[in-house]
Amino acid sequence: MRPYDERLEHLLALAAKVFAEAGYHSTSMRDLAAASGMSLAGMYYYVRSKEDLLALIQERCFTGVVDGARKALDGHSDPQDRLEAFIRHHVTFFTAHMSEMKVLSHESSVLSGDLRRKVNHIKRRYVDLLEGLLKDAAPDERPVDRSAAAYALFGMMNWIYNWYDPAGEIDPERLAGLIARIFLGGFVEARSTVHGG
Amino acid sequence: MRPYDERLEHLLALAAKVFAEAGYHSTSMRDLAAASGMSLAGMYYYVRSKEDLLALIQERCFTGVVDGARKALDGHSDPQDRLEAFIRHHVTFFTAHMSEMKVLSHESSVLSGDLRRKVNHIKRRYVDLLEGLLKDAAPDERPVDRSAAAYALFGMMNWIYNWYDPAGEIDPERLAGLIARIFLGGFVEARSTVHGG
DNA sequence: GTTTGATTTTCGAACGATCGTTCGAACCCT
DNA sequence: AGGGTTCGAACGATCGTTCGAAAATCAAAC
Repeated sequence: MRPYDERLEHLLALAAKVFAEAGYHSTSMRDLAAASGMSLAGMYYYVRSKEDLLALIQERCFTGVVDGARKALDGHSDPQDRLEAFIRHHVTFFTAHMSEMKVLSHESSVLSGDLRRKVNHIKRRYVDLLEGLLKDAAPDERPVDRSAAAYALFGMMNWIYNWYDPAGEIDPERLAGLIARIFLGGFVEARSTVHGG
Repeated sequence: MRPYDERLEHLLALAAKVFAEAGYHSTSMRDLAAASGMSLAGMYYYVRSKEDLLALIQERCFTGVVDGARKALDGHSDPQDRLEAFIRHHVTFFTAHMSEMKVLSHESSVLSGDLRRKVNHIKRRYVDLLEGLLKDAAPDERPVDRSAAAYALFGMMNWIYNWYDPAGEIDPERLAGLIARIFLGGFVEARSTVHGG
């Protein structure tokens, strides 16, 4: 069953690219057929529906983010180091999987029913992961501020698809470092270490 | 011509609300007709097309943001104060006009041709305004970092529509203060004033 | 190595639904 | 009467999806 999996993978990757460029709703199944070389009806052998196609992209990508983040935290015990590792991983993953992450970020309200519930469950786990890191790195902050700060950080990182050009002047590692510096310097270090250290 | 303007205003406000809730592409002109009480054909007396309707919403909202930002900067001369005033204005304006700002942020790639060009021109002016503020507030930063930091800040602020609940625990002013603190503390103060001041 | 038959994979053609938009007649107000 | 305003009805286009048949693939039998 190897050819089947390869073709599905190819279809998902290509659909993510087209969705990222044109938007989910503006992309027709006929567009995807033309871009992938398959026929219109042929795609329905691999995918139950257009919505299912979007869900598969989001689910696989989001799972990859969560797993990657968990691995990135390994080996770091200092709360601030762990938070920085989380940020660096998210940003570099984002820039390395721009199409999928744009589809995940920008088309998050499209799914409905069980497909939506499935993706939202992964999202909750990911948000909880960050909030846990923040609780350790900024224990003196009010919970409501920590929660808002978490979303502010996600905003900085997920907005990337609106402006970042991988072929531009700033490379992913530098961007990740900049965002980490802004957030750590502005939210964490400012309160916990007044005198430096 | 008073009733005409009032009805157009009402249509735009309502369309912004429906677009914000359901998305531009998922909203049909029939949906807007049903929600506004007008007939399907009747709306075309006020608006040339669905795309024109979206452009009107974005244009008016964006113009309001730019004008408001200019006014908010008045009276502040210190670069850091000016940057903070810009942030506070953007965030409070965003939370006060959530529907329009969500439509502006989330449906920014929908327009094409002249309508797109028109909105993009306002956007450029607004981005330039922030980059100017950053140049004064963080003159020692490399331009590429300043530019990326500007987009990171816009990310923090424009992501709001994805999570902020106006009826929730954190009020707009506190959120604005938090974001200002994160950005100023992380990007500006960390380099320019080592010893505080 | 060729034939056979079952299974997997592809696709042309069409379905019903919904979309944005238009048009001409009706309506309302002065 | 006459211009500003509304709307029912319909247009052509495009959408996601389905269906049954053709094509390709593969394993076993000869």
